[in-house]
Amino acid sequence: MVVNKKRTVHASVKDERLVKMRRNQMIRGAVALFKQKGFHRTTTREIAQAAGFSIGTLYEYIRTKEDVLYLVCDSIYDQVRERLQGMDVDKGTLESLKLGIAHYFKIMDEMQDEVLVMYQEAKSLSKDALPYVLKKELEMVGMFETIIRRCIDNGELVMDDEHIDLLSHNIFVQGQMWGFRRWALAKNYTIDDYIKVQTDLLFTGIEQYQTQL
Amino acid sequence: MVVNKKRTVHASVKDERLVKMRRNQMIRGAVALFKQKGFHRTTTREIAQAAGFSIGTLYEYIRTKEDVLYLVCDSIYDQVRERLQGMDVDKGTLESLKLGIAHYFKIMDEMQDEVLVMYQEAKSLSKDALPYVLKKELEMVGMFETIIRRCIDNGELVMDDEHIDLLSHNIFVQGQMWGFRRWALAKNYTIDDYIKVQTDLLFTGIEQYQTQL
Amino acid sequence: MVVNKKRTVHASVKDERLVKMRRNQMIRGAVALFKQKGFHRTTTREIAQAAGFSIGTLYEYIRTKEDVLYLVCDSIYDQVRERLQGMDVDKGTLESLKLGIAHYFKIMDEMQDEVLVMYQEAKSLSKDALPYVLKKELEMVGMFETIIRRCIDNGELVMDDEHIDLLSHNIFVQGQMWGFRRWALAKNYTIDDYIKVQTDLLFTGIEQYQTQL
Amino acid sequence: MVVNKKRTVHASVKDERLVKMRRNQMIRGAVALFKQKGFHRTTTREIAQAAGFSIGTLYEYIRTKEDVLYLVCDSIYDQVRERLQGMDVDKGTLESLKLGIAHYFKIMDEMQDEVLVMYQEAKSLSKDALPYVLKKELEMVGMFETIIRRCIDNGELVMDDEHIDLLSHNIFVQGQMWGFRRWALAKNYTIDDYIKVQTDLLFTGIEQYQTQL
DNA sequence: GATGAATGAGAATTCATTCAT
DNA sequence: TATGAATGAATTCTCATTCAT
Repeated sequence: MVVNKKRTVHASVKDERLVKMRRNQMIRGAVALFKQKGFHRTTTREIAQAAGFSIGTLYEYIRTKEDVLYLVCDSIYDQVRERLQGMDVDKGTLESLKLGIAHYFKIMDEMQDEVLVMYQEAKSLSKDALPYVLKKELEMVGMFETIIRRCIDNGELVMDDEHIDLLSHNIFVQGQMWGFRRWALAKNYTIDDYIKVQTDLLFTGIEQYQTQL
Repeated sequence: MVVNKKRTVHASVKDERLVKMRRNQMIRGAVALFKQKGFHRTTTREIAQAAGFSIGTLYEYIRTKEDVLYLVCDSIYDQVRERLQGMDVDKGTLESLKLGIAHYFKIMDEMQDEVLVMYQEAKSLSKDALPYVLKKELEMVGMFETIIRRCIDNGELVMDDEHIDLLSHNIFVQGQMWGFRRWALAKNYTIDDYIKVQTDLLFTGIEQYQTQL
Repeated sequence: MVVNKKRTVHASVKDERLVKMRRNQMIRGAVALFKQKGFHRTTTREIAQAAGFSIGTLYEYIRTKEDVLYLVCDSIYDQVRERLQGMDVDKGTLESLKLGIAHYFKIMDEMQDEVLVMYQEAKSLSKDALPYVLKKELEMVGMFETIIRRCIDNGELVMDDEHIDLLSHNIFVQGQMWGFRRWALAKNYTIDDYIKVQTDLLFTGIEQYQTQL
Repeated sequence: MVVNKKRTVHASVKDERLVKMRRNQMIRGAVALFKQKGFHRTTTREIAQAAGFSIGTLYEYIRTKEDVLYLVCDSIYDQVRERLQGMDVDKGTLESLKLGIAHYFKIMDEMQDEVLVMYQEAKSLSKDALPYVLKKELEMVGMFETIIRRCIDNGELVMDDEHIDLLSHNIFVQGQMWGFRRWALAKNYTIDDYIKVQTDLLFTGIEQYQTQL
């Protein structure tokens, strides 16, 4: 899998360890604020404060406010991907696909704040930064595609490219959907319900609910 | 069906016909701008200019910038819902459900600008206005639910409430998805491809693609 | 004489009369401030305040702080040039050249604040604006050149181009010198002394002070 | 001749040799930067970097940014004065005056960067430091005065104090003028042309170009 | 002596909103 | 009703200076 070359954000501070640490503080603070008020309504001073340092220090580690957003999105994707590694991609059984979906949905549930932020604010990234983030998304979609293709290789499924591709997207979006439509879903489902029902629909298809009149 | 009581936006001008006309100009201009630069990066002056009148006049028809966003979202939902009326909700066959989905996806395709705007900017609505918009969304989800329930009433399907509800949400989200993931989907699908493949997956379910080893 | 095409500074306000008036207020205030603290140490808020309006209003009439500097320089040159029109350029006698010099030096004396500002701050203009100002300077140098050439046409002088050119520059610089070396000159000379002695040196030349040993 | 008592700039570092060395590095870097962007647009970090050490170290050798400007101006004057020492001040002939002027103009040509910086930025010195620099300027003007007076003592010239004083200033300013009006002069003159024509005008005077009609 | 991370006052600029005409 | 000039709070970003290591 081709790995996305990192888009670097300029820091005035040289100590790499320090940069990493400060940026983590920054990201943690920013996620909380972005979730609460959105990127545009959050000020750089608030970000600095939430991160626990001064506005001047903030700007030692980034160049523009948008850099914060990029770092946040980048970090979230990395976290999601990292956690997704636990998934067994190679088994090649429908069961393992189900498990993968469940695993992914759980992650989306646990990282709901982050996912929501990234989901809603990524569009504010500049034309410059957006592609990096979108590429990461495609990589994640690709993980589901890989699982599905393993099933096909294994003789468990027969499916053409278009269906594979869209199915992967659907799974990916349904994971995010648990975050961005929580306002509507959380009334009726726990995450486990959601996983169960969503998996049912995904695997069984409407026609299976057909009655023979 | 409980109809959403309209949340009114205050206008200084009395002539209702005039208010409606001016607001339509405003909405048209705003949609174009919001799509291009987002709500936050669009200024009230730009909205006024795009609408064809002065900033002073703009404020004769709204109270705050957020009112414009509300009017935009409100109007988009109304348009979508209006166009959705053509759907035959009562037939109660799987075929009519398929047609309904296709119809809805087509609308989403034709109104992609508006849908994208509403989809990305609605979150900027105040806690005050958001519920009105969300309620409209639920109404639209409800339309699919209705169609599905007709099928059940008709003996074409057997499905419990949870599955019905989530299926409706899925259909709704997949319609929006054609708008907000266009960057990834448009490379591989026309809207007709999208409708076909999406319908396949929705109706058939993964297990139908299973081979008997 | 080729006239410099005006470099325009953008104003949001449309009423041209108002723009002219507000800019004059602005220029008056800015000259005083620039003289006292220089361009860089003067803030836009101070300029607005000195002009008698708010910072927001200031920015209705300019786009950047540098625009103020340009307007100031531009205006000063225009004033100098306008006042210089009174000079009789066409007479073509050495006497009229003397009168022209005296006239110019007097103007430099009366406009000492403005001249100093323009003289010291013009270099802060962007690469974009500087040429316009420099061109105006050359126009003024050209006025002296014209006077001198009239004398030559008139048969009062014989002088080649290089000498004419540099003589014009010298006169021009000596006028400014009364402004920018006031700290050294004002101790020993009134403006009338300055005119007299400077004219002596210019017309007579060192060698005329030679004694025949 | 009364010598200017040095205004000292505080250094935390004790080793005088080191202080001198570091400050020379600093001045060299600063002159280049000031020429390019002016004093105000140059940051202390840039100065430190250009000097080859850290911002912290910079502040071991100065107290404020303005100290750098003072050191720069001071150093430039010292250099000019030192190079001017080669001039034969005592000969007391018009020829030696001419040579002195040519020598001075050549120095101004060779040190054009430095002269321009000092010329344009000296005004940014505080009320505190400015007098020291101005005094140095007067000393240099005084060198020309001395030469002229020698000529008078020698019986080569007859001239009163006012004329002597202003003539010295004129010579001094014309030297600087080669630097600050280079944009206009360099098109038509080499430094040698400039020396020749300027000397002609200075010695001969306009009236000598008079024709007998 | 040297370093460079931290600081926060200060600066330019924007823009939603008002209100007199 | 329509206009658009005026306002100033709010925002991003910079940079001289300090001080712990």
